[in-house]
Amino acid sequence: MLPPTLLAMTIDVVPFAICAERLAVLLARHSAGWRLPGGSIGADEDLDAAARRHLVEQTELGEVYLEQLYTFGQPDRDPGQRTVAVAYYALVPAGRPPVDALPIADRVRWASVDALPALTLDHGEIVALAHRRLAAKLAYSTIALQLMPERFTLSELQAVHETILGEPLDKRNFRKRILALDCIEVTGDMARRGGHRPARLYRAKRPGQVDFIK
Amino acid sequence: MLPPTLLAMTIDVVPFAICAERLAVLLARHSAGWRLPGGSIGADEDLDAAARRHLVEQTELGEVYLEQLYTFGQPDRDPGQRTVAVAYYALVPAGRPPVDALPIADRVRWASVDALPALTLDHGEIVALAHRRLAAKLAYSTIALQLMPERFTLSELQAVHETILGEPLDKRNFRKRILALDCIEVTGDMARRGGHRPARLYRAKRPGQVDFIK
DNA sequence: TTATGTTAGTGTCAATTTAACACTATTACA
DNA sequence: TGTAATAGTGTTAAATTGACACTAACATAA
Repeated sequence: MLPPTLLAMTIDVVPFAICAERLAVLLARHSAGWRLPGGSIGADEDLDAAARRHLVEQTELGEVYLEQLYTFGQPDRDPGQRTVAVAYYALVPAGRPPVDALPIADRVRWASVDALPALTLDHGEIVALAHRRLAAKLAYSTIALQLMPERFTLSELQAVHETILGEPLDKRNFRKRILALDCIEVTGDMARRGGHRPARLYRAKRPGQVDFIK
Repeated sequence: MLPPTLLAMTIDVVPFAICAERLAVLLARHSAGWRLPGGSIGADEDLDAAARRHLVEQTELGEVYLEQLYTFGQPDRDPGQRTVAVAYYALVPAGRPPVDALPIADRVRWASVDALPALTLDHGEIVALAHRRLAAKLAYSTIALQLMPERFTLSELQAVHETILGEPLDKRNFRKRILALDCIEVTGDMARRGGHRPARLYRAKRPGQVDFIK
């Protein structure tokens, strides 16, 4: 058997969050345009660790849900050097210190997935695949909780689902389903926002953990 | 941004087939033990193409369903050189020329997934993950057809499902479900094997294509 | 203080889907 | 001609899903 080939490898991360009722991706400035956060893999570094490191270094987003998505290796995906990219996606809870407030604010930017600027290489396809995967997982896991702040209302959780799926959901059926999953619990406090009836605040029963359904 | 790291990369393929009513993996001989088929990636070769090439070269299995599984990159997964492995799994239809008859017969061997010999590196975990993925896909795709010969009976298809899932299925419910999927059609011919009523032979309506359900 | 606007919260019923279940049909072979 | 073995077939109850509309609670403004 031949020795393994040495290939240029990178990590690319699709950091998702809900911004202004839209599914948004955090992009990093790149020469004239935009790219996904990411970069090289340390000689002795785990792939997951590299993804997390780049996220922290470039976006200051630590402690987020991270999952390997797919490995992109078409020889011509990078017109310069042939590069294999291991793609991840991350879910950033709402309510984290907004990027605008950070010193890196001029290097990154949240962009809605349905109004992305042109991205370098195949990063647009990577975002599209990540979006499909995320949408599919809503049906059989509690993954959406990873996009929520520590305490949230059921209406907010429903809005997140609707935003990702791109379609409205029935309020009563949604609540029935979520509560039956036994993945969230009431905090006892209420959210008083706006001139209307306050909503119960819930929290995840097992924060950070994604449960599979059925 | 730092330049991408050069890393040793390999492809590993889990070639699944049903052998003697068991889910089996085709292993390649490796020094004293066994490993998954696979190897290096050509400098200008697509990852999928590399997986297919290694499969053909080492096992003479061409024209099989192939799907990327996961990329394994723990720094210590190979005690020698640090190596990143892009894992694939392949589904080999029953009824292909049996490996035993090939000139490579002394270099490879089918082993049942529930009686695997010790495999090199983390190849055991790769097989386990591939098995879980395959089992999960039975629920929402027509992927099992990729393990069937060109013509097959419903009982044979059910046996394949049962073998992968490791649990018995109800005959009438199974047949109802499969036929409702509209993914197979009768050939008109009958399978006459053994001293009992012959079974209708079916074929895939869209061979090579995996449809998703619901 | 009262009316209005806005979102929160709740239950039923029909339709569909799922899961359990047993017998007859057809062949080879003894 | 009987026996062994697998093929093939429907019904029913239970569970799940999906559609659907009103009252509750608050802020604000008149």
